[in-house]
Amino acid sequence: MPELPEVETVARGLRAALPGSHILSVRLGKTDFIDDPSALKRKLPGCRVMAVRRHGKFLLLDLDPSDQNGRGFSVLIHLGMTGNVVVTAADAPVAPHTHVFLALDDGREVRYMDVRRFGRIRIVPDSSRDATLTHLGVDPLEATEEEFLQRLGSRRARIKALLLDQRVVRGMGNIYTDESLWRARIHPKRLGTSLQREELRRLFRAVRDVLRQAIQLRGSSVSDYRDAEGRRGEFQRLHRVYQREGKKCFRCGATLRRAIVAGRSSHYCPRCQRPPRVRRRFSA
DNA sequence: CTTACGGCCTGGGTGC
DNA sequence: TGCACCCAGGCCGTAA
Repeated sequence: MPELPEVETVARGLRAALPGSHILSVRLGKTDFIDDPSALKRKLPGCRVMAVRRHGKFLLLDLDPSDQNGRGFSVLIHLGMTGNVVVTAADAPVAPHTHVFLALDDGREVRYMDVRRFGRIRIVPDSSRDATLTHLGVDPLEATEEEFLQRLGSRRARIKALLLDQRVVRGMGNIYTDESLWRARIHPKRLGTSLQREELRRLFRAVRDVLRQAIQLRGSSVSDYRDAEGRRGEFQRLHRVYQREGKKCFRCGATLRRAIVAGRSSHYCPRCQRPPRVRRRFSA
């Protein structure tokens, strides 16, 4: 499940491998996750990769056409749950579930694989004006503390839902929200507006520490995630709550629990992360 | 407007 | 050996 650290790891791998290369041709397998498959085949050949960027959990390949009159554009990629992008020799064995092949002019190939095809690929003419991207919230590693406090502390939704909402903060998924909330000692069901300033500051620090450390370790390899060089991430070794239901809290020794919050499996320590008072429902 | 929730997409892993 | 079921992220429709 690629979240910000995994996508950043992929982006760094591609950034070291792709800029300057030309795309010769496009070959496609299953295409139901591609917005306009024929546009990919039509527009990519001849293009040069200018840059690779990450926006939240999105990857962007900025391309320039060889045609002098053509305008640059970007390929927007979301890895979904099981997507990955690698660069290999064109004659390397093809992994199962590989659905996009971009042949480069130097004998290499960019490949997109995605077991469940929850990922998405789309061409965007102008990434700075694309609604998908402009509607995203702040990058937690770029936001100031004040921005972060303002965005999360002013909303009445559960803090878990707010952290997962890409329009509030971009890049967090289930693993890193649970890990951050544990480190900040905040229960996932707490409402944004109920958080004290000090708690929000702890959360800001926890989010940044967790994400930075995870990027350093090239993400978490929970199932089969690999970086561009095929290496596993190592951050799963530092998970404190994620998928540790029934085990002991590293901080206080209590038994960790799992509950559905914001429709997602949420892992937390019932002692370190105090639940909010039961919410009352009024009917009259 | 804001929040909550169920359903949909897909298929590997799990448990019976 | 088979198979029903669970679950994941994003998105959408609906309801309060």
